[in-house]
Amino acid sequence: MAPFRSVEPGQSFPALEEQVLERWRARDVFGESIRRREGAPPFVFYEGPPTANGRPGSHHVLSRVFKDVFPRFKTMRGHLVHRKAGWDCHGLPVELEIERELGISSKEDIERYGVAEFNARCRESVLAYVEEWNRLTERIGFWIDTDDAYLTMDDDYVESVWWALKEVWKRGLLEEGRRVVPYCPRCGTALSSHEVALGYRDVVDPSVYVRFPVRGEDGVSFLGWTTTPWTLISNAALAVASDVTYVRARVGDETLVLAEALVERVLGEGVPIEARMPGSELVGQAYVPPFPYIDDYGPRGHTVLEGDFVTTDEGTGVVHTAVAFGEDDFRLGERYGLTVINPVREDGTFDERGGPFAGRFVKDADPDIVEALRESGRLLRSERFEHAYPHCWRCGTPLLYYAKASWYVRTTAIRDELLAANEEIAWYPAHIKHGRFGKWLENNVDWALSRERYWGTPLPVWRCESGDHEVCVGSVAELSELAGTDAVPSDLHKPYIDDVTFPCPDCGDEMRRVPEVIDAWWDSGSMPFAQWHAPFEDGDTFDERFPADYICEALDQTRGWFYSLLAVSTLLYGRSSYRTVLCLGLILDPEGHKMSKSSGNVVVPWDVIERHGADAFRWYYFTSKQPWDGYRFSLETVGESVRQFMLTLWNTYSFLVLYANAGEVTPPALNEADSDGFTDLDRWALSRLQATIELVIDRLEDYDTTLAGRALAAYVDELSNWYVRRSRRRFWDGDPTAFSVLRHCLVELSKLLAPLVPFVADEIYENLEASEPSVHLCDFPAYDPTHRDEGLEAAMSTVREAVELGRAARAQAKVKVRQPLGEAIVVAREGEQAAIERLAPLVLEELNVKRLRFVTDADELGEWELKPNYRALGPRFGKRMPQVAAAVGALDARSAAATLRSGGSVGVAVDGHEHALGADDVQLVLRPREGYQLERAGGHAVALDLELDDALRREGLAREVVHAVQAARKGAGLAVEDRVELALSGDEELLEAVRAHEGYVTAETLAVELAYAGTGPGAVTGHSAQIEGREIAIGLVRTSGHGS
RNA sequence: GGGCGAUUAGCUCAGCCGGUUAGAGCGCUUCUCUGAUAAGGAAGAGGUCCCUGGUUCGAGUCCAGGAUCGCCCA
Repeated sequence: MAPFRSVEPGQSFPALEEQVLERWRARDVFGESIRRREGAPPFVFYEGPPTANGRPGSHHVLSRVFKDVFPRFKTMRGHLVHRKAGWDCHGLPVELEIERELGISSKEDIERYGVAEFNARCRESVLAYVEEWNRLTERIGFWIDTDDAYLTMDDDYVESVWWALKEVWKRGLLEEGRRVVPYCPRCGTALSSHEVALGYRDVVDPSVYVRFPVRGEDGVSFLGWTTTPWTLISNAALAVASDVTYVRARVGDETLVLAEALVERVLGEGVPIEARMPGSELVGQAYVPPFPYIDDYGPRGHTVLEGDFVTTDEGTGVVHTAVAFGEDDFRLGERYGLTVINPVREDGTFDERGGPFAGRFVKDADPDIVEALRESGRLLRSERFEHAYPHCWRCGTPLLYYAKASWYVRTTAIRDELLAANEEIAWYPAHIKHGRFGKWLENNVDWALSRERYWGTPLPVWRCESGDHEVCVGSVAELSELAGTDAVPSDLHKPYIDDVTFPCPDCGDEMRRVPEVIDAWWDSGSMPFAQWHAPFEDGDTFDERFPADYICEALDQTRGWFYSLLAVSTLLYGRSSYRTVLCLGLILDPEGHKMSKSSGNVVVPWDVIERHGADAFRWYYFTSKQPWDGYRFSLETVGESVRQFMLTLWNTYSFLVLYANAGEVTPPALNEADSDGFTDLDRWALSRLQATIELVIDRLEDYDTTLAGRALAAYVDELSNWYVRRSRRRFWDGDPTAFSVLRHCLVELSKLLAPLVPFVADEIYENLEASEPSVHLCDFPAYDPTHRDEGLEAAMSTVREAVELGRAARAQAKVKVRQPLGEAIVVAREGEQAAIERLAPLVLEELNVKRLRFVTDADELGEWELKPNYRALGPRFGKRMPQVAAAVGALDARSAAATLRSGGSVGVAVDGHEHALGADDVQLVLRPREGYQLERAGGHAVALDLELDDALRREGLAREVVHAVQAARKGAGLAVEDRVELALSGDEELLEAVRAHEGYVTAETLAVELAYAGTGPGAVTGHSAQIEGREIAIGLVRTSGHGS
């Protein structure tokens, strides 16, 4: 009976993976992998929730496979790794999708449509693609519990978020404030700074230089500059820097006041300067604003003020200030008591205070405003200015900066704690910690928390009508207490929650909830506790699983989830909620551009999976490069990883199964195998396995799949192209030890590979071992130094080098490997010679030579040259290196080489002092003599004796015949184990060669009979071949019996 | 304008603490091996290691300045 299920050499990996998935389902392998670790030390993973209102793309596959690989590894290493899925449900993107579906585009439309119905549609849509996400998640082998996913829109989740907000509120860190915020006039809501960060685009705006005539001084104007002409309607003051030097510059018949440093850039060269003065002297002067529509800014309105933000980097050094539309402007206004007047409506159009521009969208009004300035003579110059300007990250509308009332979490109050918490986080790559993320934390601004929208966690703040009292509600129970149990709706979202009112405990007036919902980033940042509905239930679970040992998302989450997680947990617990974070790069197309739907360059993950399979997809992401550098990605690049790695692995495995089945060899477990029967090659394969285990564990513990994967690929290559290649004879002969070793190596390899390529690893394990229901229930291999033999590894490496040189020499001489040669002459040091002698049979077979002859003195092949070993001598001699190099070059190479080879040292004179150099201080390089067929690498060389006698020639011909017969067997479609009757006829010299090596020929070709009679009757096939111009005819008949 | 990262063969990427002759894979040309392989092997073509300075006996590697690309911030 065949010991193993037979293996298809041309197996389709995608099809195989489907079968493996089926097996995992049937055996509930994922569930079992967790159950088996009950009570084991936990390794905590947090899932950053995606939003499932769109189809998953290749970049999602990237983060999901990296989320998968380390939990799998840690599970096999003995940890309990719970993996709870989650979905981010709230937020503007969801609302926008519904607006699109409904064909509406404003808040009024939504109100008209009905908030209850609108939110109901959001609730549905947010899970519209969950099914596809789950299907993809399973298909790529991302093990995560999707059945028990947390949803940020669940009432339990919302309640936990409320609890967190109340904690913050109790500390006085949640408050309403009026600040200038980035505001999207289309979406009708303010954006947080991390949302703003998502939407910068290069745009061309007008750049205008405007005269602000000084009151009471004809012909003299302050020269201001702005790229937002529409804010000139609201000009309230000018700001200057008190310590900057300003000038009165004469231009034509007028005088302009601006910073001296900018005169040349703005007005050109050679402009006459009438006077110089510090900015402080300008403060207090009154001027005429560009437009007359608004003039009640208070006593300091339309005068020059001192502003610490004024620089001479750009513009004129005289800064136009519109109190409502810029952060600096607003602060200046607060300082000098300017009235805040905002003539722009929430939809971005001027109200009636905008004069002739009333009703127009501010950005659209820019050209006409510039024109009006030109007509009134206020415009000095108008240019176009290209710069990055923030746009709404979802709808693309240019953002406006408004002074607005908005709710803030005062994260600036805990900046130092944030920085301290960051110190405890291990970042991959490391530079993010003090670079991108650390700098972001240092420049922390308060978190603009509220959104004047509909679909989100309602901000749980109730206020009485006077606005004098407010209460933040931290739980459903608290709300019931305040408003009565019946009053609490079954759905905590708008609009229902807004119906909940209660009398103010302080003044008795009715309290109503403020209208806002909160930033969805706060939701996701709350997942460490909210996913368990902590602290209301499952507080123990939370305690056990906080903080996370590992999280992983793409780089764009630096200011997203990475920040919101850190901020929320630092506010609540004073520490980070994650210990290690892996930060992935972006997916680019082959040209290095970001993949996006609009560019049409996206690679759909399903295409990759159908063509190459999930393992190949994973392998590509894990090993092709450091994952944070970004990927230049295409279907083809994944295909390469299949060819190079997956196929080599599969072929090695299929080789084992093929010959084990053919020979009906059931390989004994390694520890039951006869270890005395191990060959050096066996010991080498086992030693290299241990080396690989050691390295892979080290790398994966350091979150490095790249080097772990590359080490595994190197081992697979060694196993296939050296161990198996050099051991084929033993497999054909059914040597159980060889089978045992190879099986052991493949089984251990399957465990090492399991976290990375879980499908193929499981398939190999299932067929070769199967003592567990899945490889994923095994322990990760432990490093076992008793199977390590580093001396043997070094020797083998020397041997492989010698073989390479010999092969190169053959190729140079154009002598086929099939033709045996008498002798290979090897130049080697003593240690190398010992290594090669120990493993001589490998070299003899691989090079197809009869003998090895070693020469240490290379005289007959070439001559030695001595070169200094800079690495060794550099630190010793420093500046004197050139002299040392010269002295080494001047040595008599031959005698020095002999001395060094025998362990002695040679002396060189430098600066009149004698210095002894040992063997490690110089390199011996062989310079080949003309006319020898010699390949060398450093001090190593192999030459071949090309002389052929009749015996060698006959043997070469016999091998040619075998080769021809094998081709004929293959051509006839025979299985490798089929026995044949063989008939040969043709050229007499060929037949002579066969007769001389009859045993060899019949053994190689599995011929039970050999006749020299041509193609007899009943021959399965008749082939003929040409060997060195001679004809041979080959007849084959498959015999019944063995192998059928 | 500031921060972070990148720049090495036609393509995708290695290159540790600085060591003198910069590598691999893919692709290309030629040859070869095969009783597992879609594979393997050999040779060849293909490089101003982005540029300019500096430090050093010695720089792809370290430092400074610049260029280009990407991301982020303003």
